[in-house]
Parts: sequence; structure tokens; C-alpha cells
Amino acid sequence: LPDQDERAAELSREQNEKTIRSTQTALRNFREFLISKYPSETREIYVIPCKELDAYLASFFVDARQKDGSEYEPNSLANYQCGLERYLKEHRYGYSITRDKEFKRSQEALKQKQIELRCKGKGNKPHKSMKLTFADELILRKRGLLSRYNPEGLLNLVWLNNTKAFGHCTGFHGSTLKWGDIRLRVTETGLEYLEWMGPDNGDVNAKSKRGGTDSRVYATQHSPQTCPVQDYKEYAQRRPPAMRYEDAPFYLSIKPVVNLAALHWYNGQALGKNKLAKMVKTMCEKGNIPGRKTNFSVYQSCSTLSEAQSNQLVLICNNLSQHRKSHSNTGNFIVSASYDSSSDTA
DNA sequence: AGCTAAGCAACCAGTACGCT
DNA sequence: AGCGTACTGGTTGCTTAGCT
Repeated sequence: LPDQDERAAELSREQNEKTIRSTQTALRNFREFLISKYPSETREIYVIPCKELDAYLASFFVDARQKDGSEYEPNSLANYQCGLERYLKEHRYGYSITRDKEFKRSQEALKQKQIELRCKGKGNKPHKSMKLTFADELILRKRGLLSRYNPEGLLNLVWLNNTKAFGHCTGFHGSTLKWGDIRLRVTETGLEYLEWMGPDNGDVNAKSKRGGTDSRVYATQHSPQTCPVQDYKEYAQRRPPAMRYEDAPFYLSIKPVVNLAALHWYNGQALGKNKLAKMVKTMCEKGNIPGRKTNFSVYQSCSTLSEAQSNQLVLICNNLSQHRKSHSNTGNFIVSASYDSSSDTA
């Protein structure tokens, strides 16, 4: 059946590696469950007749537990069903376990189990992230965690600017960002801007469609203290000269002991992906900001500030830079756990 | 038209371990 | 000691297809 062949080939070709991993996880958990509960069953699951497989699945949805013995989230069980469906489809199983009547029993079992779990208080998205508010950002700035004046703050600042500006662009991945992926340019009228050189920027069709305006941030000349282009320039200076080539990683690890008066604050080594994945979490923990904050929190925050908010931001940044000038005469600071430069609470 | 789910993709946490 | 990576388990995000 050429149709089926094509379909299967298409499926395996198109599938994302994470989808494949999801499928494997579902399969592994189901197999382990079968082995522990029905040791005599040794067949591959795609050769088990539908009636028996339906019974096994029903049993799985009802009795399966996490490694630590606790119940799954309702959505996780549904995901397992989807994963098993993908696997069975790959092996040309004759039925759909999510749709066909022959699997009514397991479908019902899953539904009931989900209801039961929700009654028990599950399914409330315990890991859902909260948005990073404007107030949070102000606190982070005050405490030096978003700042041009120390290595960690500067790295955070540039990361946040990039993520806000380009994070929504398709194909933008912070963890693989190269130095040359973001360019400093100037308009005909002399306004500076940063542009993300996305994978489709060479493509004529894509260009005519989007015009590239999606992937730019412009300098805010009226308030240089909060200008993302100025942040970028500062970061560029603080990187070691050897890391200025296009293919160099954009985000670099911080030198273990930094003299703040030294020009270069960063190593030639890329910042690891685990570190990048916890950017927001780390800065919020260090800034004592309550709530569950993750990188995703950035996407939930509003991208444009009200006039009042941006005025407030400018004031604070000016204030902090003044404050710093009056304290930086020794020029021999060593980075310590906290850069907090203000003790007032507002 | 509005809602739900299906399906894929991605994230977060934990762990183990390697390098300097 | 403090970085880094790789892998795994579990959960959530997001778009779209299907139902009522």
C-alpha cells in the first residue's frame, strides 16, 4: 500500500526529535507497567489484538504511577496515550487507540481517571510560570541584576533585551545564538538599531512578506540609560576581542574573579545551555522576587511600556548611574554575591 | 462561533559526571 | 569549588482540527 508507506516515511522524516523522545517515554512507561503487572505478556504491543490491548491500556491508565509512587498529572496520561498512538501508527497497527470504538474501554478509563485526578486536586498546572512584571524588572535593576555596571547584570540585561525583541521570531534560539546573528546597524536617518539575522533573511519571499521589521529594536535616543542598543554596545566592549567573530557564541561565561575596572569581563567559553535555560529563574531568586519565574515569564510580560512606566525606568536608571559614579573611584571592586547599590525600599 | 482535544514541540528539574 | 555537558522524567505551551 504505497499510501501507507508514504505516510509512514513522511511521519518519521518530519517528526521532531522531542516528539520522538515523547513517544519513547510513553512506550517505555507502558512496557515497564506491563512487565510489572502482567509478566507473562511478552509480545510487542503492536501485535497484541485490539481487545487485549484495550484492556492493558485501561489498566495502565488506572494503575500507573510515577517512579516515586505518586499519581501523574491528568495531561501526562493523555500525552502517553498520544505517544503510544504515534508508535502504533508507525508500526501499521490497524486501529487508532484514541478514536476507534474497539478502544472504548481504555478511552473511558482515561477519561474517568482524569476526572478522578482533578477531584484529588491534580491538573492545576503546578509548574505554570508567572509573568515577569514591570515591577519585577525595576527591582532587578535596583539590585544590580539588570545593570550595565557588573558582568552578571550586563549579561542578564542583554539576554533579556534579546529575548524580548527577538524571542518570538520563528527560528530564534537563545542557546545557539551566534555573535553575528545580531547586527548593529543605522538607518538612513541616522537611527541605530539592532537586527536579528534570522535564517530566512536571505529568502526573498520571506523578506517581502515581513520586511525584516519584526526583527529589529531601535535605539531610544531620548533615554540612553535604558537603551537596548547602548546595552549591546557595552556588552560588545566587555567581551574578549577573540570572541568577536561571527560564529562565536553570543553569550559568554563570566570570568571567575572579575576586577570591575578591567575592560573584559567574560571568558572565551560559551555560557552553557543549562545556565541559559535558567536565566530568569536565577536572577529572580537572587533578587528575592517571589513567585515561579522562568524564561517563559518574559514572553508573558507586555512588550511595550506605558509612558509613565518608561519615565519611571529612566529615572531609576539615571539614579543608579549617578550613584555608581560617586562610588567607583577606587576602581578595584571584586565581584561579590550582591551588587545592590541602593538600600531604600521603593 | 466557541470550545475542547489532539498532536507536536519545548521547557524545567534532577542527576550523574567531566574539566580545570 | 565551580563551572560545564548529557541524559532522563515529567509537565506545559501552542496551534489546529474536530465537534456541538
